[in-house]
Amino acid sequence: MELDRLDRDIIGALVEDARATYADIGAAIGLSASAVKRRVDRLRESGAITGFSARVSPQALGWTTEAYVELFCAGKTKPSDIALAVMRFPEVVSAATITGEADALLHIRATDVRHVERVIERIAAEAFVVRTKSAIVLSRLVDATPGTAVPVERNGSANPA
Amino acid sequence: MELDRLDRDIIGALVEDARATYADIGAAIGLSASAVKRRVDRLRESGAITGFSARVSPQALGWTTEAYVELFCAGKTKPSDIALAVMRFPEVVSAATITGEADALLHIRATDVRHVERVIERIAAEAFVVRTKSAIVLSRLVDATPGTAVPVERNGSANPA
DNA sequence: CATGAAACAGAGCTACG
DNA sequence: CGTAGCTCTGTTTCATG
Repeated sequence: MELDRLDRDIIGALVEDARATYADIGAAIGLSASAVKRRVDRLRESGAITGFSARVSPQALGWTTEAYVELFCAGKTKPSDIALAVMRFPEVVSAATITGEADALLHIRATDVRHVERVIERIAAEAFVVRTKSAIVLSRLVDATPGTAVPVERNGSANPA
Repeated sequence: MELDRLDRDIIGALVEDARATYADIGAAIGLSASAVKRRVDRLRESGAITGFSARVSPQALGWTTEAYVELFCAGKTKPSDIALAVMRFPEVVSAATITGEADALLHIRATDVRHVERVIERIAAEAFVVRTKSAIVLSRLVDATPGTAVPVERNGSANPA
């Protein structure tokens, strides 16, 4: 799909404020409200915009600690096996298979260090996991994420407060 | 600040769809539209909700490749030095200082592997960087991020298409 | 083919009870 | 917190370059 400058400007405006009115966005980029709506509808159908979301503060919700965990897995573990296993933990906010020594890298959000430890313990207990190597986040320097990831009760098990 | 179940349900609804109407959210959790608006206003003032943002597909915008880069820095490099340096790269979507051998971990989004390489080269050229260790993402397994991070033209230098 | 203007319906917002 | 009222926005239709 083809995106021109106006489409990019509209996306930029909506990333900044998803509740901005079509009229305001139009005024900012030089387009009428209906034209903006048409383009937004098109951007949604094409998959460029997948939805709209609230930006929440993990700290305010009690998720004050984060960690990155490298996973070293058994011989021929399938990525889908890893996915299925880590998906069950709401604390796993992001996971990906990577190049290098480790097989996968997980990003974990938890209420405190004890909580991180418990989650890692349970993940390490998975059959295919040979060993883990974790790094606790000391301070966040950059977070370009529009809506910072926060654990969600996918199986009704996560709630700090 | 104190958050009850209704507040959490409202946040959950807004993370799923930031453009949901107050009436719809109210109907889902058993509250009137005005009551929902009052709570949302309160959640914004308290800082639990920091804003609303469009969820965009990095792929659709041309950001098809991602990598994690560990930074090993000189003796007494300050976290703020690292922050200032990596902030200048729109491709650095997230950065944090961490425990362990490495000093910091960066999450990079780029258009292709060549692009990743160029960014790492430029970061490695920073005075305080001793060496880097990077891992290209092979496949993303989990992404709980409501609005997936996408490089933004913070200094007018980033645009894949 | 996309845009802008107009018209209707529906949501946001602000009292007040 | 819910209800009622006014205002503004979302949405569709239509005509135009």
